[in-house]
Amino acid sequence: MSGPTRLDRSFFATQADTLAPRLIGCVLARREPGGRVLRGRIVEVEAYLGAKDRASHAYAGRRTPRNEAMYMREGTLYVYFTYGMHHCLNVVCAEEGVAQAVLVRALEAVDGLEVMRARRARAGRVPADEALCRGPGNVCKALGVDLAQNRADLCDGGVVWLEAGAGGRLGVSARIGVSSAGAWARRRLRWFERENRCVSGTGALSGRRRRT
DNA sequence: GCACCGATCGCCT
DNA sequence: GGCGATCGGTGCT
Repeated sequence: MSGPTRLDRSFFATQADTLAPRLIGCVLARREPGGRVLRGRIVEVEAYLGAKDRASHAYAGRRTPRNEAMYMREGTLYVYFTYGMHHCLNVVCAEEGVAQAVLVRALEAVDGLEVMRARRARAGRVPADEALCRGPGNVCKALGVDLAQNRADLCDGGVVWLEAGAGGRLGVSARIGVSSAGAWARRRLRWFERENRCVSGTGALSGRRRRT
């Protein structure tokens, strides 16, 4: 049988709020320096709509070395460092010159759990499997993704890529941690797989709490 | 130059 | 449920 289908450039050539729900159920793969491949099913994402989106790093056309990846062609990886200690991983979409991206907030670990457990262990305590990649900072930590992978190509590169997959029932909500973004803070630009225990804390709650 | 604050996390109460 | 840790990016003085 054939291997997993790698998502190609055309998959990413669309608006962030269209791409985001389509990414639920797809698999994020990361090849380690040693050759081993780690995999996780995407279960939670957020769309960032660029220049018009007050919560986006590219709001009002901001363009700096830090967010340059957002302006690169669709299918580029955008990794940034925040809160002095966390990395966050985004999939750039739309088209070159248009700064839109989807933040990957949580994964359901599929391959390489031992490596993820080792990376996430703290003071001898290892998180439960469903918490290995729960939260954007933890996704990067578990996969060993940092600024070295910023601007990598997901379509042609061999380090990080995406594979096709199907998601379960979707939940939608406002994005997390963007309360100061005015009206944009209230827009429902976060998608997650309902009743999946790997969805991040706040998300799992609002997801379970939200009816229908 | 410098002050402010963030697309967070985990521990503490 | 609340808050401290911790530091680079950004924008203003």
